[in-house]
Amino acid sequence: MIKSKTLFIFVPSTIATKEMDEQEKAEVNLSTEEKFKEAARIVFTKKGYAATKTRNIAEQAGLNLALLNYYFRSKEKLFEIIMIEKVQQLFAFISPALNDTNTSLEEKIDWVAVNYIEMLTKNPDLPIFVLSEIRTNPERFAKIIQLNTFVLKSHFVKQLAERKPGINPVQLFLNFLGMLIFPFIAKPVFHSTSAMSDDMFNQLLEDRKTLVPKWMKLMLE
Amino acid sequence: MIKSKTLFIFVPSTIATKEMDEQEKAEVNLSTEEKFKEAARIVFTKKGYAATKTRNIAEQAGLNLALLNYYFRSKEKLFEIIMIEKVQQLFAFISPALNDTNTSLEEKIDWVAVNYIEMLTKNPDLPIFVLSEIRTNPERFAKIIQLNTFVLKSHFVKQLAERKPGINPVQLFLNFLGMLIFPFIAKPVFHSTSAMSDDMFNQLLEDRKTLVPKWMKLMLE
DNA sequence: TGTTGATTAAATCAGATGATTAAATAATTT
DNA sequence: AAATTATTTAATCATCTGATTTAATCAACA
Repeated sequence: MIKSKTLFIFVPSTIATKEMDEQEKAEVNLSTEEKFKEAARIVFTKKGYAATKTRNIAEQAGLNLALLNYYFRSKEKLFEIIMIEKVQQLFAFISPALNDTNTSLEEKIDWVAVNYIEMLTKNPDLPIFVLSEIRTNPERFAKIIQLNTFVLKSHFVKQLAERKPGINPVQLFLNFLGMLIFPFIAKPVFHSTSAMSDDMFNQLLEDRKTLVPKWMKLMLE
Repeated sequence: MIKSKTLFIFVPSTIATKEMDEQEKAEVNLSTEEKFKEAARIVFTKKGYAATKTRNIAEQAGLNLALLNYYFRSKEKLFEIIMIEKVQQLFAFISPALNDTNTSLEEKIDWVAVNYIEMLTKNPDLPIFVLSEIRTNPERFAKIIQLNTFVLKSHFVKQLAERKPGINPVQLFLNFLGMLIFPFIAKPVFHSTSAMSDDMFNQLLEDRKTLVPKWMKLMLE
């Protein structure tokens, strides 16, 4: 009954699924590993690493706690899998666009504003989750985030430097990211006070898709 | 030996301190309660509520765990004391300036930019700590943050609405706060990759004291 | 059909953690 | 001096939590 520990790592990721009613929920079709990961995404993102209990994840997955360790060996390992995904999602998402040498500064700004806001609208907890986990445990992420050097040296930043030689391009880059990301970080504040409804907030974001590019272009004049 | 539980609440906050060498560290002069609170500020802010152990706080305070519960009854209660302080610090700090009916929009912007950046430079973990604790546990803070309604209905926001009638003033308010706060939230990302030195970051912030007002005024034209 | 792997349920473990208590001592107050 | 309060040390509790194990069941499948 006892298996070599390394075996855990090679548990197959997919299970042959029988034909099923289209009616049945998509989740049912997920492999067990994927069910755990999906549950982990939800719980980790909502509560953060320290406040998340492995039992929470098992419940959320509708599966058994023993099986979680059978697949992932530890809470820590499962977390790292999710965290790498999330860091990628937050930073790598815009990286190709920012490094496209065939688009102008303005085109990059337009595209990123619209698409980043849309992505974040679907994943509103993503920024604060990633950023607060990095703060809590900066050492762990030194490895994961070489991306940033990449983003900071992107074609986009070079274009900013050319356009406004008198100003540190990182300043403008921070403004751009900040105007896109900050609303999602501040959201819980307004929301917890019911000072702003969901509808109002979504309208705000929708407007931002065109407003942020306008403001950025003002700063480039 | 057993005391009524309510007694804990009324433990005196100050202890008569004898004359001491000026040489002696300031901390030595602090009352025990204040030592615990100072330790709690440090540890909670750095690691967040869930990852903080009461033993960490006692160590940091150089005092013993039993005494922590003697003074504060529970981790939860101590946390709430610190959290209220921090929320105040983050939001109430700028509230008087934003509600001053004798200053122009531009004057408010200039003052807040400089002073908020200076305050945050001294408390760089403050924004992400407060915002991520609110996200983790929004219910708890519904009571604490009536401030926001206050800030959202500030004189500053009214002035924004007058100046740019075509645009939701919350948009501009978000930009303002975002440009001031976001660098502190993004800091760990750049920093953990050593993509940016402390000196570079501080210079960036120093420049921002004058740059942010310039950008804000562009958006108001 | 029998074998194998996937999954569950349940119990258990060890260590962490928030909290409490008791007894002794130091410091302050009255 | 006596009484009260503050603080320490140390032990102890109950619970939580990540992890492991065992035995039984279920599904696939050859």
